[in-house]
Amino acid sequence: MFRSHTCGELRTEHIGHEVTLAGWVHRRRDHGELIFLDLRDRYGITQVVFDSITAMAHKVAEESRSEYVLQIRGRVRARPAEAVNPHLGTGTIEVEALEAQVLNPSRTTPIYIAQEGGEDEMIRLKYRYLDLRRERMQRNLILRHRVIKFMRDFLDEEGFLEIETPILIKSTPEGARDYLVPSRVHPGKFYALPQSPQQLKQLLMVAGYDRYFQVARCFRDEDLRADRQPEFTQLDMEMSFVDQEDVIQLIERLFIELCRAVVPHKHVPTPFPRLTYAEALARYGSDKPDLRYGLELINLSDLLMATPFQVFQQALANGGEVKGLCIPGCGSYSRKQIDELTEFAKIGGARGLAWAIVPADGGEVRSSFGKNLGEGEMSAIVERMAAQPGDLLLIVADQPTVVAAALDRLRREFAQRLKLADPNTLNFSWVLDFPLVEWNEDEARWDAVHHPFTAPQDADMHLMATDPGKVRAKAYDLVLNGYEAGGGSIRIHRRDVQQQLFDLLGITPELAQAQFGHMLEAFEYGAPPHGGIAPGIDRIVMILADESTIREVMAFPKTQQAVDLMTAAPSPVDERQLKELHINLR
RNA sequence: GGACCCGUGGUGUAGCGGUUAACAUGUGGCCCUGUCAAGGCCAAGAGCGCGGGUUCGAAUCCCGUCGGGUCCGCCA
Repeated sequence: MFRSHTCGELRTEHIGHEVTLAGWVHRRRDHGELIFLDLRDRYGITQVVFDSITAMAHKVAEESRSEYVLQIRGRVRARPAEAVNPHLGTGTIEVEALEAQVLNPSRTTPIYIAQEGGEDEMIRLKYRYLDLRRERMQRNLILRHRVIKFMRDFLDEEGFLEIETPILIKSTPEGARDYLVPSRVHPGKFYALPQSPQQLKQLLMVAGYDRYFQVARCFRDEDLRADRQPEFTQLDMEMSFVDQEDVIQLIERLFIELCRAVVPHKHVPTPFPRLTYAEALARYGSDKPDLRYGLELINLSDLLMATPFQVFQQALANGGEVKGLCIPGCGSYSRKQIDELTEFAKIGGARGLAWAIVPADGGEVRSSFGKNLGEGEMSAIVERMAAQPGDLLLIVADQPTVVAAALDRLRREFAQRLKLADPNTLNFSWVLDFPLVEWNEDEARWDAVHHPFTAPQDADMHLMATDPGKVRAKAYDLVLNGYEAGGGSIRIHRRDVQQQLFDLLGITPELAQAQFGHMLEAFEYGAPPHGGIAPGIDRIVMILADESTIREVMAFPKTQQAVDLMTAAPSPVDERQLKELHINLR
């Protein structure tokens, strides 16, 4: 044994004990004849004192530098009252070194472990094994472990079985771009890495494993974002003989209890608020609204049906809408600031931004468009938006999707600027009644919004043939503080309904057979009604950890170009490897 | 594919047409028995991501390129 205790373990009760510690030199305070070393491991920090009387040990301390790995035998003693360190768990004691040896020296590290952050993320990722020594990353990875452990224990208690599914699976052109793995044995053929174990978990339902889950690694070859990595982890789940409400109830209990266990200082409003997809878009411009604050979109369309203002009039005439946000207390914004907001809205697709200011001193409303309005329209707008003196009104007129995108951006921007979102609230919510399909302009066809196995709502079945865009799906998203934290659905278990949907999606029987033949066949052998959900573990842990990127809760993440800076993956391979795989590079 | 931001000793920053390229921290040496971001003294360490251009003169301006980030597209 290299150690008798960890560096976070010793307390007053250990005083007088002889102990052996091993760890890294966190900091060194060299007073000449007396040297203090903070020895660190992942459990904590213990102060070790080297007196020159114990000459051999003292010499080791003298030669040691940051991040040297040391083993120290010593005696635990109380610190003098004035030398107690309240910031350390071990702060009431110290270890008087009797014997010490360097297990391994360290070069000067490119990042300083004892001091948090500040440096370019590039350097942290290149030397991730050093970055991971730091408290922040340890805290995040420990939290992640606790979250996953809680999920496993909870679902085990609920009768779920964790079943592994293959990583090498069949590629299907639906959805995200697949990562492909060439087959050596079958020239010209490829496996795909799973975007999620979707089909496999449904087949497990057919197989009678009526409560399945998996902490599943998923792969999507799409461009990265702060909350998107090419490989990520989902709590993949599926249940038989359930409806939407059963899934929702179970997940709600899971997250309420999880948060109580791992982040007890956070406030979780319950029950989780529920919004329909249509309502979420109408009120917040997003299907994943942050409900920690209001700042809702206000519809002005009906007030302006007869407006002489061309921009509004045309938008309404073309089936669009006019909506706005009332930003409290921002009436003092300058033209330059408003111009910047306009540019910001344009990123969201808006062609422009109409603004109005209700002066704080109660004077006339100033605006970019007031002179174009008809009689009484401005006062109607101010009244509808409940604008108070000192408020800024921002208005977008366009097609509903554009209005929603632009105002959603502005809503989130102002929530940040005005600090409207309480960082210690976890606002889980459900967004329900997603459309089953949406019209794809480019390809001129209907696409599945969720995936092609999602069941339509019974009440909307009659619209399948006549007005498919209006059919709602038995699909639901779990939203947390403005992030999509998970999505799921009740699946189609009847062959005839599946056929109807394939017809709608333009998937011919031949194509269906080639791509999903195994699924269709399986469903002919007694598929139970089933459904599930897949919460995104990285995103949820990110939010629980108060981080703003999922890289901070992953041990070895990739850059925006999907590169691992530490190992330099991806990398070229030997000609011989390519040859074995029957691959010629173009 | 596109927009924007960033790139200066090991690390973090300053410098924004003429500086011996500044500061902090870390690093090396010396001194120091109660520190915990220990302290004091001394020293070394970058030619400014890379390549071109403009200029008498470029870290500073321009063009390109590489790398990192945020976002749009994309993500059933």
